[in-house]
Amino acid sequence: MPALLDQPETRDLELTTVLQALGDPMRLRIVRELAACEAGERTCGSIDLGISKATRSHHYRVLREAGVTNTRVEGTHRYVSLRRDDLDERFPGLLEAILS
Amino acid sequence: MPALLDQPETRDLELTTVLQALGDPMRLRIVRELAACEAGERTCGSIDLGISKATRSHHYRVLREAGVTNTRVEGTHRYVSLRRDDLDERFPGLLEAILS
DNA sequence: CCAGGAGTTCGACGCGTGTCGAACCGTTGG
DNA sequence: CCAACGGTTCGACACGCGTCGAACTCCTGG
Repeated sequence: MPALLDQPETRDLELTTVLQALGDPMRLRIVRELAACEAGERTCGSIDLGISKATRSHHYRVLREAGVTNTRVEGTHRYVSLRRDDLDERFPGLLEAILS
Repeated sequence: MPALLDQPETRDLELTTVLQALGDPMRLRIVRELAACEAGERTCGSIDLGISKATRSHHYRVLREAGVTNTRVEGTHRYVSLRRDDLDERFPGLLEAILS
């Protein structure tokens, strides 16, 4: 079952919330890794951030609840991906500007 | 004397710092007002945010120290303006994406 | 079936931040 | 010259946030 974790609707994305989510070094690193990833998605544990599991989980949650990422549950893994299209639709150019 | 308040060099602008500065409702409002302003600059007091003078001063400082704004001192007034060119040079497209 | 791995959740802790009133500083109009 | 005005600074306060270890859940390989 390709279960998806709860995330805000595209039309509900708030700019301040997104900016706040991106305004943290760890989370910005995650977003960049996701953007640079060929497959488009990665499991939580596959990005080494040098922080504890608990903290890592916290950051992934912030990103997801801000609407920046998408989380797919498969087995014991969580596959995380950028919501590129949704972000581009709601805030055109923002992601591009942040990733370059 | 067109005295300028201390602010970071363009090359020293940090993306996380800028995003953090913009990731606050009050400060986003200030930035938008500055962007919408014909003259390009406004005095601190001329934007009614419904907060105390102390808090307002705090937000202007955060914006300035993040490199988002420029502050010019003239008499008893502080004229604040967006550092559009600097931001565009350092983070092309970011301001545009946030203001639209 | 069960050990172990992937993630989450739960306190707890320390630090940062948004907020305020009050005191302060610099300039200027009268 | 001085009162008044525009802003800043200084505690103080409450709340939020990043961080951790430990306990927990859920799944899967052997």
